[in-house]
Amino acid sequence: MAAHEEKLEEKLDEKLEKFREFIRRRGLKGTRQRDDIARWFFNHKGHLSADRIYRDVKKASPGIGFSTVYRTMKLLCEAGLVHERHFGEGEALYENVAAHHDHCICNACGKIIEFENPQIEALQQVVAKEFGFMLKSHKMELYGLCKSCAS
Amino acid sequence: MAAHEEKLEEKLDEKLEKFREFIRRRGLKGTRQRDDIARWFFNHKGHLSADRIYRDVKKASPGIGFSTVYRTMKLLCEAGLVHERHFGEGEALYENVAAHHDHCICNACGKIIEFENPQIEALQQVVAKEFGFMLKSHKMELYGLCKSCAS
DNA sequence: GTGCGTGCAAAGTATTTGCATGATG
DNA sequence: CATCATGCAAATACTTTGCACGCAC
Repeated sequence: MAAHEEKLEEKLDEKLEKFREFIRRRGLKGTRQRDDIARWFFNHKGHLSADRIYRDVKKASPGIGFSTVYRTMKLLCEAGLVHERHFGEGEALYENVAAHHDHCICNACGKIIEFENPQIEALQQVVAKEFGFMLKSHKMELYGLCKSCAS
Repeated sequence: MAAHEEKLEEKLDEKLEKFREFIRRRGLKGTRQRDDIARWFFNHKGHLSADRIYRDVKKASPGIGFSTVYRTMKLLCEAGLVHERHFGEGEALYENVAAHHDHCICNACGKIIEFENPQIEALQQVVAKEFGFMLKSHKMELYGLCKSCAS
């Protein structure tokens, strides 16, 4: 097994354990479905819709229901392991929490580029301070055409 | 009539005229409903939901239907006179296009503060350039607690 | 065993669309 | 008078909820 795969594997188990701990702490119950959804999700990068998660997890775990996907994703968000995103007006997309970042979204092909910019983050704090606003989180999305679509 | 009211009135007529011109140019038809919705909307500041618009316009113009509100708001957006916003996950909010600005949204009371920051805008261009991304528009929302809710 | 979790179907939101009728250019 | 617009109801897309049954603790 290559080094980076080993690392991914570790990360997966670590996250899964965090989720299980969260469940325990809340006095909830561990179930096969919760594990299946969480494990599948932790293994996938990117911005994934409830429908995509449902269809994929269903392959390995046929009896699964849509509601369980939504309910589990909500738990994962509350556990701080997943972010729910709402780009544009469509459905919610879920994303593994990693380092904080913002998004560039291509209007033509839908491609999503992640970035972070500490200078912008610092300026956001400045803006918030101006209004006596206690900043908790933010959303920044740049819309336009990606390299391939622009040319 | 005070000077600022006169100015608002002018602005209203100017916008209404722009909308009518847009309608004409598209080969569409001017109707009482389109005028009623547009006039009501141009007279209101802030971030307004389709439902709010519907209920308020209905008072003056009883027969109006929900679909007409949605259809007209879409036209106003296409005419470049109105912006459709999607904060969080709820319904769309419509806003008169004025100078460009971004938003601070209070998680507790829902208050929306508008701001603009040229330095951030400049940095967004820098970020976009890094990815060969042709920036068309952006969305920046700061979430947290407003002055009153934080104290 | 008790209570939480599940899948299903039904309900709930927010928005869009088909259609017969009515108004506009 | 041909078209486009309207209002209504039904359809849609996404998400949540009620309920009877089953499984985890």
